[in-house]
Amino acid sequence: MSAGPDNAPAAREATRLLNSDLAANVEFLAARARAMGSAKANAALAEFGLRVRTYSVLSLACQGLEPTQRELADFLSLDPSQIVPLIDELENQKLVRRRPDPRDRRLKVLVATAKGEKLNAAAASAVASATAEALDSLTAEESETLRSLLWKVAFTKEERDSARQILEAVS
Amino acid sequence: MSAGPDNAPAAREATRLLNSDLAANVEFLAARARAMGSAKANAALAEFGLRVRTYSVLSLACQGLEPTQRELADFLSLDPSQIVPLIDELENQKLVRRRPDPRDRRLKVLVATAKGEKLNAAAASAVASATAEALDSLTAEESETLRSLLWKVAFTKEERDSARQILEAVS
DNA sequence: TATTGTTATACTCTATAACTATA
DNA sequence: TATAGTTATAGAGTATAACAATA
Repeated sequence: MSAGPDNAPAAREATRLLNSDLAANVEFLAARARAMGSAKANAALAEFGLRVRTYSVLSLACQGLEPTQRELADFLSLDPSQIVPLIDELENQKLVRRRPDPRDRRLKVLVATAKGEKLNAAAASAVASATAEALDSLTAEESETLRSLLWKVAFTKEERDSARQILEAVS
Repeated sequence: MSAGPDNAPAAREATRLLNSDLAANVEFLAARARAMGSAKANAALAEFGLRVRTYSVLSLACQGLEPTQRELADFLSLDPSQIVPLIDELENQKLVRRRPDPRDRRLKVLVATAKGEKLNAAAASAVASATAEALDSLTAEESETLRSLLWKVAFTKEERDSARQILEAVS
């Protein structure tokens, strides 16, 4: 508690707050890391007229999986009502198309147009660069460790098992 | 591509989207992990009348560091104008107090009240439980690894070095 | 002239409820 | 009756610009 009067200039060096309980909090660190990362990603996507949200939807539309809007909502942890304007935006730009499912006329599956596929490829490359930049404090091995740990946190065991089974069934 | 018509029931198992490029994206995983974590944290904080944002400010006020509003903004990656209503909210509940700095009358440092200290201790415990729950797919060692990797990503090398120097100067 | 805290404003994100059309 | 997509709405988060007081 010997915080002498001398070390309190105008800015006071906000970094001294790094020595706080909060700075040791995993959730705080994750929030801050994500804020930095998504700012970089959004900046990289701006030149393509995309944001993280719309890019995520476009990317999923470009996998040949033909997801329904409900699936997109579940997977992106969004409410179904939030998906609607995101798809509207992409559809207005002719990047994706809602295709009614004749077997269940309630369903609309999302498919990418050729234009959408092309833009997605370019955007994916820009996102990869932005991610690499955001992780430049980490070695390649550390980045991979981070990815696998986040994978475990982001999905329940049931979800991970289910995804693995689906993958095995396809191959 | 042998996605037979049989495996497409109503819900279509959104987990099949886990086999997508997006699901391998670190930023997407971080966003999803954080969404799950902050939902849990906000739920845990609700009984104390706090949210992640206000808890973060209260927590920093309870460290005896007497941060200025500008420091809080820098550290929490918020605009100074966003800090104002957060402190207003805490001050209205008598949890913190803005104290003018007589040496520079532009500055207002944030100090916690006794009531604030007490609430913070209880809230910190609830947040720790919520975090443990969010990370329950990880071993203790993995959690610690995740924390140290996020630490490196969340702060620049300069910030980490600066914080270390300040810590050493105090001891 | 620069900085701190503040007000104002707008846009995005998040969450909820209710409606429609299909099943 | 249950589900998919949609509309509407409100609150929280994010970002910017401009202002008064002070340095």
